[in-house]
Amino acid sequence: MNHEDGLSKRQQKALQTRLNLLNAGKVIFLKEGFQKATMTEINKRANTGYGTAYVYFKNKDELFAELMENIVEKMYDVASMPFEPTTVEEAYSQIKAQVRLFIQAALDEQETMKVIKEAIGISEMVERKWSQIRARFIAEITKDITFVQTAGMANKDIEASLIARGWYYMNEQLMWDIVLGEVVEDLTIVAENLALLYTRGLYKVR
Amino acid sequence: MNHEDGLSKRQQKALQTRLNLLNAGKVIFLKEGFQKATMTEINKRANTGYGTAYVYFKNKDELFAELMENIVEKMYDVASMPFEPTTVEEAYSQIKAQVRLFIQAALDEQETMKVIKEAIGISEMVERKWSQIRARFIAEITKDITFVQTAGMANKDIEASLIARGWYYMNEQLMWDIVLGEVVEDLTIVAENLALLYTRGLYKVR
DNA sequence: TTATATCATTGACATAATATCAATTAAATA
DNA sequence: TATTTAATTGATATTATGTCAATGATATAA
Repeated sequence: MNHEDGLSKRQQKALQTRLNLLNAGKVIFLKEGFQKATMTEINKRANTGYGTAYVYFKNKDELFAELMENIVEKMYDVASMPFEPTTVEEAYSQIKAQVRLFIQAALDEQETMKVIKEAIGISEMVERKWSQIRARFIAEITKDITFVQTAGMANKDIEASLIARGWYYMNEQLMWDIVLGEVVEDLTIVAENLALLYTRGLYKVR
Repeated sequence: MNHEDGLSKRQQKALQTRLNLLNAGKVIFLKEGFQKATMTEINKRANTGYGTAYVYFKNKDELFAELMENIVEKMYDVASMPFEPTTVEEAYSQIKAQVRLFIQAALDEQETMKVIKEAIGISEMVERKWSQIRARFIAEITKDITFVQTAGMANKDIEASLIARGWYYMNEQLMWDIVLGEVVEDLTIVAENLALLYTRGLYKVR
């Protein structure tokens, strides 16, 4: 029989079971990391039989990938921020702000990000998901570079897509270092330094 | 009884067994990748009983780590190349050459590098080994930056260690992309673009 | 209301890999 | 030749995964 929300009692229960598994997954992944977390433990915590998790998720990877969705969305938001500066100074300050935002977004979910970092190395599926984020950022940055080149603000003897890639990697890796606590510098300092190198280069003369 | 080379027949045989295992490992790792390669298969190829590999190597990671040694050495060589330019132009061309060399070193062992990339994500031990290479590069680059800053060639408002890190990551990730065939641009073009951004920055004005 | 069909859940099972270790085999020494 | 020492082995315990036939619970039809 159908209820107000269009879901039968059976469907509601199933949905709840799925949710329980996701919640349990979150706890277990955060506690154990991706590798050490087992389906047995997740099912135990969700009060479901061993086989149940496999009804809702093809495997551990898929369960985890679903838990990543929130963060993936946030990253896409950051990637698609507008960038149309009219002066070099404006470009610099916008870039600095975006670097900060990118790293801050990761820090907002620091513990989950640590597990994601681990999972990228282990799970094909997670790796693919992260690659998509990466590709999106690189595409956006390429667009931004082409824009400032067309506007005459930037050097045209540079291959936009290549530099976009390099610049993104610089940001991503620094982000991981900060998330993992391997770089302790203040976020503002990091953003400033990266933005400076990017807009102006390391050397003095042209 | 001891022989001319100071090794008993027994020791020689043991050494040969070890070598057989390493050779078999190389073949199997290249064929299967790190994850899919099994100790069973490696022992089979080496014509040794299953337990034998564990006599010589604590586990799969350690066997692989030993196979990495060659490449690790080569990378250290690249990392410790001298850098003492006297002009900005000289700095640029030296940097460009070093980027090229770094990526070329990886391409010289492309297939092994692919497996290493995979193994970094999976094995703690391999990850640690690669981190050491990374740390070494970053330390060297930091030194180089400090040198050109002291020599008055480079801007002093930049934190050497931070920029060294960012610059290294840009190089490393591009290297992986090229090794994995995800970036197909000519090596010379890549080196030029990276070196240009690094020495001069993306934007025109100061 | 009862019978039947459908869907959710279960846990035992097959599979596949790891690392260990007591037993075996081969070499060195007495 | 006998004894000790070292190298090798493969059966075994362990630990995870993913599957599936059986069971239990809910929905639908008679």
